[in-house]
Amino acid sequence: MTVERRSTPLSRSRRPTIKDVAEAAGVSRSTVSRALTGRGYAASDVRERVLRAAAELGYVPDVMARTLKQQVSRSVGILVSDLRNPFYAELAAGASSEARERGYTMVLFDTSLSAQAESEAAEALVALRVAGVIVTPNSSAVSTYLSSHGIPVVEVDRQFAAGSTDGVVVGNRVGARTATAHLVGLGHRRIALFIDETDWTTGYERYQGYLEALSAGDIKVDPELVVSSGWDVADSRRRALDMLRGPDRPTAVFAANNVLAEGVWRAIGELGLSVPGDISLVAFDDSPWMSMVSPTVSAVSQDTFNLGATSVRRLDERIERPESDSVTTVLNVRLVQRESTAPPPAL
Amino acid sequence: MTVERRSTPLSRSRRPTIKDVAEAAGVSRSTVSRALTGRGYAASDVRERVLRAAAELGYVPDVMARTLKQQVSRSVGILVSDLRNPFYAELAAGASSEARERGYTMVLFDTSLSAQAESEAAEALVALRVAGVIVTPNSSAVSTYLSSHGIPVVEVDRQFAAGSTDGVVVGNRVGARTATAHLVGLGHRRIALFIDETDWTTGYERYQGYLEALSAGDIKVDPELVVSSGWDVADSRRRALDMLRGPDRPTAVFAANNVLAEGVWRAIGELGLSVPGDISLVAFDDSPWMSMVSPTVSAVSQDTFNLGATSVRRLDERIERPESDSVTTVLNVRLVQRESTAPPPAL
DNA sequence: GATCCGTGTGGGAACGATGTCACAGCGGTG
DNA sequence: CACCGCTGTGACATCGTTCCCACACGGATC
Repeated sequence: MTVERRSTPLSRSRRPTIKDVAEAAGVSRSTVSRALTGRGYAASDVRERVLRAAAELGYVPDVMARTLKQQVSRSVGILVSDLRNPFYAELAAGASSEARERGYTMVLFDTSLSAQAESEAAEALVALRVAGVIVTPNSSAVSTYLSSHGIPVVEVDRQFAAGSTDGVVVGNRVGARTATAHLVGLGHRRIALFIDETDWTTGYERYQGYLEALSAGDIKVDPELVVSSGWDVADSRRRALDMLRGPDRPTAVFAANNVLAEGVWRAIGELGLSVPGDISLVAFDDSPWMSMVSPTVSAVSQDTFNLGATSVRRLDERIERPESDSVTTVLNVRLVQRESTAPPPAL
Repeated sequence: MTVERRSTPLSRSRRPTIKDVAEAAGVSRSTVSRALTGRGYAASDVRERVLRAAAELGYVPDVMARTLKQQVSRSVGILVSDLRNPFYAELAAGASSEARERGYTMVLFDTSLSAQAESEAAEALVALRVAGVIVTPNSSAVSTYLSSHGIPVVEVDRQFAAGSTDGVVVGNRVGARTATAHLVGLGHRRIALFIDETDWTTGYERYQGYLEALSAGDIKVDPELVVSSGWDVADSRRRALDMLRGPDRPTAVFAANNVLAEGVWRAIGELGLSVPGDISLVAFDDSPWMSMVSPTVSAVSQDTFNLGATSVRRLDERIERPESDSVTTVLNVRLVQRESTAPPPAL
């Protein structure tokens, strides 16, 4: 299981500091600082001498010391709920890409849906003196705490502190309404909703969109068909098995995120139901597997990568102009129609 | 697209420092430091007074200043190739979990397979004075550079600097051999290999495993059947379409990672081939979709989360004992047999 | 009563970088 | 020649924390 190899001692005595560069170039520390940062005077021959000395020594300025002196850092924090969920992974990827472009380093925390992990992470970010934080929040606690320490926050995907902090979200209500209306338009009247929660903005809005579409189709809401499922695939699968085994099962399901959709999909497969013959399925949040299975699954697609990138852009603007009015950016979504929806089976 | 909301000024004058706490508690800075860190003497009543003052002020120690003074940080860096790939996302999730447990914060870079991004990230990590770095390397450059700056490195998933740095990998050769042997055992003789590269340890080992299994089955290697595909799904799909459209197509495909498997799967679907009737498929690296599609896809499963967690553990040990011999840890893999493999079609 | 120990506290020097300030040349101008 | 502005440089304080050192106190030992 474990293979021994030879070791390297690599006992580098000490990392070179600005003082070492100064001595090597025969100038003072101040001059080195000016030559390297480009702020202030430095004769061109001196500058060159300094640059050469720095390169030879492999000098890399100490961010800790610089930040301590300047009292501003070029790091941002990002708190996501669950990196194993492709949604958050792609969000983080988008944030990372934009952060790199803007010269920020990114400190990442996977809070694993634990409130304790979340507040520990928040405190660590304060300690790190980050310039700002992106968060997919589980409560308003993090935003409030960070704001009280003067750290700009952008809430992404869902919002708890709308009004006092910036937010970047998608058109949840419109997306959910469109998806549900699509099912209504096909003739479905018993449309189940699988949703994780309805208290946060995301779940609430998607729930509202669902209700609006039903109401527009003159369909009375059946509370039995609204399933407030848990967080993971297993839970969602179990709930779906229960519901779909019943005698008067729905003719269509709208799953409010990719995890719930996966649970429902697995349950449908286990029960041997045919899609869309027996049951139609639409998901919120397109995932790669939805275009790989057969039949392919219709979904409300959100540009998750862009969601992450946009939130970093927003954060950067906020850092530049701390006093400006807070803004909530809403990214549009679109329904990708695939093969999983059809009119309900004839009675 | 953008909604204006009211703003909050939140003009906090200044972050409280240890000096503020000291004044509030009526003691010296030294005493506050001792009381809060627990290093050195502090009378219990004084300690309590200090803790209360710190809590009241919302004091959070400045990691920058602490690190500058102590010359060791509690941050580790992680460099991954592509966060959008579930493999790297899960790897990062495992690393994050273990890092949190051990009291490290994690600075993440998505290098997007760009050599330039990779070296920029490496320099940023040196500047940040991280305690160590986890990397899924693309060359030996990063490991060499970081090591030359005295920063411990753990190479994960693949290894370029075996012998001089620690590594955590999976049993690539055994896994590939097992998967291929499974196909051979079913009677296949024309078995294609889709692989991204064969120069790095990962690709090389998987290729060797494939060759070994063929050789054990007395099958001559047909170079036409070994496809060195690119990085993304689109490329792999194109190459698969080319190969599977041909007259003497293989009866089985071994795809050496999840991305390539996705491309092959999509191509098979587009060509209307039946799995495993016309063609069998095995993948290296199990992905969620492989158990959701129909038929489900057999795969060599690696515990990717654990791969990330293990690499952080290894890094922590290395940080604790910098001079010990370097170690390569090999995690075992297992073949998950599903529905995508069967004997070849009769002639 | 001098010395020593253990406990507890404060002063002050670092850590590495930045940036203000003073000042030294130098050529030009009144 | 005194003064000015400009270019270029170095000394030094500073950021917030830690930690070494000095020292003070009370009680025990010689």
